[in-house]
Amino acid sequence: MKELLYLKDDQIKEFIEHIFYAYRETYSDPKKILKKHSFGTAHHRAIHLIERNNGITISGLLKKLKITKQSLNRVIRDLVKNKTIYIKKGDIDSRQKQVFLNEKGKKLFDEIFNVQKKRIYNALKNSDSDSVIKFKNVLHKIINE
Amino acid sequence: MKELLYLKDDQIKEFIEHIFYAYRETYSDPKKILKKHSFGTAHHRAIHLIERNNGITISGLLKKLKITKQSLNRVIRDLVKNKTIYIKKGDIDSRQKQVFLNEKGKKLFDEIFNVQKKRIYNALKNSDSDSVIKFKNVLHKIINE
DNA sequence: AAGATATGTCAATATAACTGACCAAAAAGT
DNA sequence: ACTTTTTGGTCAGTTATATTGACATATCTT
Repeated sequence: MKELLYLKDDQIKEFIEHIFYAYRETYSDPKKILKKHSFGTAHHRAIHLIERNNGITISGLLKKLKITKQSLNRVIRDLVKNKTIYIKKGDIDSRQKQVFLNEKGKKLFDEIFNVQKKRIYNALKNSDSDSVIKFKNVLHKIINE
Repeated sequence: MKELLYLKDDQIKEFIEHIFYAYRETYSDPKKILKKHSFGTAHHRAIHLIERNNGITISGLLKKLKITKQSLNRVIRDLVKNKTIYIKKGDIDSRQKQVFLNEKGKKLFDEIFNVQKKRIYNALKNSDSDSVIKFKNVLHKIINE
């Protein structure tokens, strides 16, 4: 592996460490809010994806979350019981289930998002648009191998 | 909260989602290697920090990992038993323990790191140094609230 | 009608964390 | 010297999130 001058092992190690910190901090901010509803980070991730992909199917969630259907099912059951989300039979394929936030879920999402938003916003508010774009691009490349 | 033109809610939601994916992918790469030694991600994080901070104390690890001493202790015990790390009484304060990788641990770290490095390297190899610096800075700001 | 797909469910297990209580050794403060 | 604080370890029980494996049902595709 060829070494770029500006990309030493130490730098890469730091990135690996800081990606962990960024994830941990970003997702621990809303834990108090979630606890009020007896939800955890697993529920949070599902709520986030459902908000971002209204009407997403179970298999759609499974692909994004990369967990087993048994794990997802626990979360979905909790969220339905709590009336945070509701489920509709698929329009085209009635085997499928489409998942939506209802009013309670939308409110909870907003509450969660506002706490997380603060961290991201404060990090980026003094950055120029170029930094934001470049951060976004690098993050995207890390995800897509 | 004032909206910057280039920082809409959708963009922030995407960052929150992608930070999760970046963490998940970066830390799932070495899971097969870890499993060969019956270690998990908790052990990995400890090994990573010990490599980056040779001779770090238990309380030093606790601060960085933000877990309880009971949780850390399980990990440390496993790693010592496996001869991946060793522990020395603190030079100045003999209540403290200083943690080091031994040869086996160094080899394991290298093996883990090489897998993780590929992902980060591939993400950054076609980026200019400015992108790398800006990515680093934004990541840093996210961590420091 | 047969096979594939989408989803659900039962049961057992693993991993990584938690709370709370208590203990000992060593250092620091008086 | 005595007391308090700090550092670390440990016992016990619990919770959250995930896993594997097996099996069931409804619906779509061929």
